[in-house]
Amino acid sequence: MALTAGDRRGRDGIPDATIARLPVYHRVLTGLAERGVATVSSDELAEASGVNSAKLRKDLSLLRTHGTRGVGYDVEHLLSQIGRELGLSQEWPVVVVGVGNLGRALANYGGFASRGFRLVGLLDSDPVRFGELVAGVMVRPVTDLAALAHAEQVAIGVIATPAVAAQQVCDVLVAAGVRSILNFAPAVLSVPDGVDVRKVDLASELQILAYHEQRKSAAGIVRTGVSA
Amino acid sequence: MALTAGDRRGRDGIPDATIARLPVYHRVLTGLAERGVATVSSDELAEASGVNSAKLRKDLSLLRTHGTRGVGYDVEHLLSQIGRELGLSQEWPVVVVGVGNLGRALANYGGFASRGFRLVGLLDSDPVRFGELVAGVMVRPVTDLAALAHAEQVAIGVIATPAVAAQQVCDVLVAAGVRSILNFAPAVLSVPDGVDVRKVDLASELQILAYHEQRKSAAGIVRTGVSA
DNA sequence: ATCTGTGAATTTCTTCACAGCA
DNA sequence: TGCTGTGAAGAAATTCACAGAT
Repeated sequence: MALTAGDRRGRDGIPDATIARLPVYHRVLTGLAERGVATVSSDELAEASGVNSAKLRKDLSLLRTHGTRGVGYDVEHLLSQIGRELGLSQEWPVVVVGVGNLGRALANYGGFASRGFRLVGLLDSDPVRFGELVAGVMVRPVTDLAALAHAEQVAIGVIATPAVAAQQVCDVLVAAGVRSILNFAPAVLSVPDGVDVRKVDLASELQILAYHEQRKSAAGIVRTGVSA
Repeated sequence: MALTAGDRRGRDGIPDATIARLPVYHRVLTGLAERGVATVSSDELAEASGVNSAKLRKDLSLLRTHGTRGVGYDVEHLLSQIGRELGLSQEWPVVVVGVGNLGRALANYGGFASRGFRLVGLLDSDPVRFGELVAGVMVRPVTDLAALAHAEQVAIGVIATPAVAAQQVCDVLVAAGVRSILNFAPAVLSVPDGVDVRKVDLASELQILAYHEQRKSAAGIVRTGVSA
């Protein structure tokens, strides 16, 4: 889990665990396509994605994909199927709230503009930053958030503010109709039903690593690692 | 998950899913302690942590904690038990490789220094950055990485480089004895057994949100959201 | 009366293992 | 023969529901 758990009905049947892996497959396939690879077997793709090949095949079968027995999967075709499933065929307007180092890093993140996401707003509460251009987008006062979110039909809001501001920003986003939120602030957000929140939490990740590190040191034991 | 799956033996029995939630409990409890709250019930703590209370109780019982029936848990005691379990009682030397906006954001991240983690190195491949002070730490050439990791007994390496450099940096970290890696680069890392990798992947998170967003738009349906 | 601790039921996810198509 | 697709088995995680402590 980056780490979001919650209840999630069967939808049309694609499990969360599978959805969470699709972006990885998509990225690996993109790399293969760029290198001109035409077909790939489940073993190869699974290896490159760091998963078990039976799991990969099961994941793909849930997308009603079809490989060719004895051959493998068509890279381009698989790419477009996964892309469509993930909703990458349309463009999602995104706002980033909080233009500190993290907000800047996110705004400048290449994969952002590249695939399906368009940064339509950068907001901050510090007047010093108003008007500044970051990744070609002008920083606006966070008080413009509601209007902007409505005007641009923002689908996804990214919270990169300090923890204390996070819930408040979240509330404004939700009130403005944003139903998908990516939260980088170390705070638990509460939202109404129908709103999805995913969190990215540096401190948690470090602490989880520290736990395992401690176990490793504890008894000079050789153990099996986790690969991501 | 954030998102790391892999095989993980029972250790002394604490499941991964539980470990991944401990940092959240720890953070919430820290907030309660600061506000002078002495005891907390499983319902309250679960609510504030965004989890089901039975799950919380089960998680805590795995730590051999003990609450008082009819009352709840002692906040301070629970904090120290979770902290100890997570290995926060000792200090973990951390290096960050890649001093772009993301690396800076990580270096300046408050929770870094505050709880159990000490930034002992910032490395980059761009000579322009050498010598620069970030969060009080001088940026050094990435070629110093191996020596530094050895000298400082680095436990955790954070990769905040572009994707193309990630595997190479990872290899150096591993060769230098680092067995816990937090990877922010959009790349699948391969590591030997005994090395833990956790990944934080912005593009994946956005794509997962896009998937759900698409489902929501598809059929104007009211559904249950995910809370983090 | 309240709230913990936990067996048992349930659901979700993973892995195995192999039938069957190319 | 090589590799996919999947039923069935297995493992892990979640949730229920309630006995029992305070």
